[in-house]
Amino acid sequence: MKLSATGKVILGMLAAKPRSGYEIKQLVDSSARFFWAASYGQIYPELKKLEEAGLIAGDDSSRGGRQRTVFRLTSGGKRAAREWISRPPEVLETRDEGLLKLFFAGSIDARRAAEVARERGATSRAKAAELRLIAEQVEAAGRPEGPAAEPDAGSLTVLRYGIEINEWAADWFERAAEDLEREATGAVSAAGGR
Amino acid sequence: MKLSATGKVILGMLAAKPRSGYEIKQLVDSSARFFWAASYGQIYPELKKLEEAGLIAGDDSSRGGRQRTVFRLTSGGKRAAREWISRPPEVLETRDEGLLKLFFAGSIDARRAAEVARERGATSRAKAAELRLIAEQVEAAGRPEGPAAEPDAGSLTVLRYGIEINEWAADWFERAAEDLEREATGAVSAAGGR
DNA sequence: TTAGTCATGTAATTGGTTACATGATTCG
DNA sequence: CGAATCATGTAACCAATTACATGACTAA
Repeated sequence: MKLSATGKVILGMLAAKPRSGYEIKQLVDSSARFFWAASYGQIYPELKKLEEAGLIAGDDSSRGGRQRTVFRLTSGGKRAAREWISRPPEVLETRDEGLLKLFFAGSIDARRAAEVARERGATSRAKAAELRLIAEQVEAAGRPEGPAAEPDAGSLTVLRYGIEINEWAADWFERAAEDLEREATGAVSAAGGR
Repeated sequence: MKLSATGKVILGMLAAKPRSGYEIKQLVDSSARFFWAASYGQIYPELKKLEEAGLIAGDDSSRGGRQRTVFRLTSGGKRAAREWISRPPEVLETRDEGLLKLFFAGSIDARRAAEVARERGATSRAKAAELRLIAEQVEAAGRPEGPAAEPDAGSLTVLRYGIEINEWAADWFERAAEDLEREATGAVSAAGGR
């Protein structure tokens, strides 16, 4: 069975423990959203499909009149998850509007090129700060359980990656902006040097 | 008028000079594809829409029996392009399957976590090499025109970004893999320090 | 009591890829 | 002459967001 993008994140989320669709969405929004988004419009239909395929099973967990279904991996689902994780990664896509603007800045409005780079740097800086906040919350939530709990090792790892790569990108764009400013003001330009 | 993702890349590509749909696709595939993809199935219909909206105009440029239409920005199109580039960037999305696997590796198959990180590092390393090749081609193609030509300053800038960030990511994942290996083999683990 | 959050779901629309279909020209 | 490349386009399908719709429970 071929897993869809949303199918992959659902199987992964259920590997640690059973959860409802709502919980999956919360977890995706904190920590995974920055590299693998999913909306309710994808999650609920996909839960049904995965159940039909026998990879997950739903158990009713309504409290009072409030309906709730928690899903868990079946043995087939566990197998599918292990199978998926052992295959080499395939999807790696980016849509980066700031980079696109920088790409064209020279031909559309050369005087703004440095500004465009600076803005893109600010975007990365802000993203890093946002992820740092989330990471702190995850760390704080994990600590009370004490050692050996290791609440979300993977979650913290990818959050750190997100923080560090965004800081790196912010620095890069700031340097690029400085270069562009120097070119624009004085400087003979032309000469190949970056 | 609201520009679609493909509309943005088309306006940008035409800002430097008039081009056919086919040429736009070639240019996207070299240099822009790694952060802003576009397929024929998007490009040709979008060219029609942009023409209807008065942002671009097509001139017949068929040679012999081979049909060809080159499009250029109208004054409205130039305005739209400048307007777009001066707005703060919005879209910044990533789909990173290797990171997603690393995220879940601990709960799905802890023994493979290091391997997963190593594979993701290799992916970035390969991507960097691929972009380096393209950058060399772009540099070589630009040189004969001599100085003052500056064939694709923006293109080289974003390619360098792509190369450097992928090298950075490759290093990061390799370090992460080493940490995970150390944790897996000996080590008391638990203790928070990375 | 009302705002917030828990909880599930669908419909409309948009965005995008892949595959298909067609045909001319050019270069080895 | 055959393969590669130039060149344009459509149809089927899949992916995904947004907005909408509904309702219960909880804490201020």
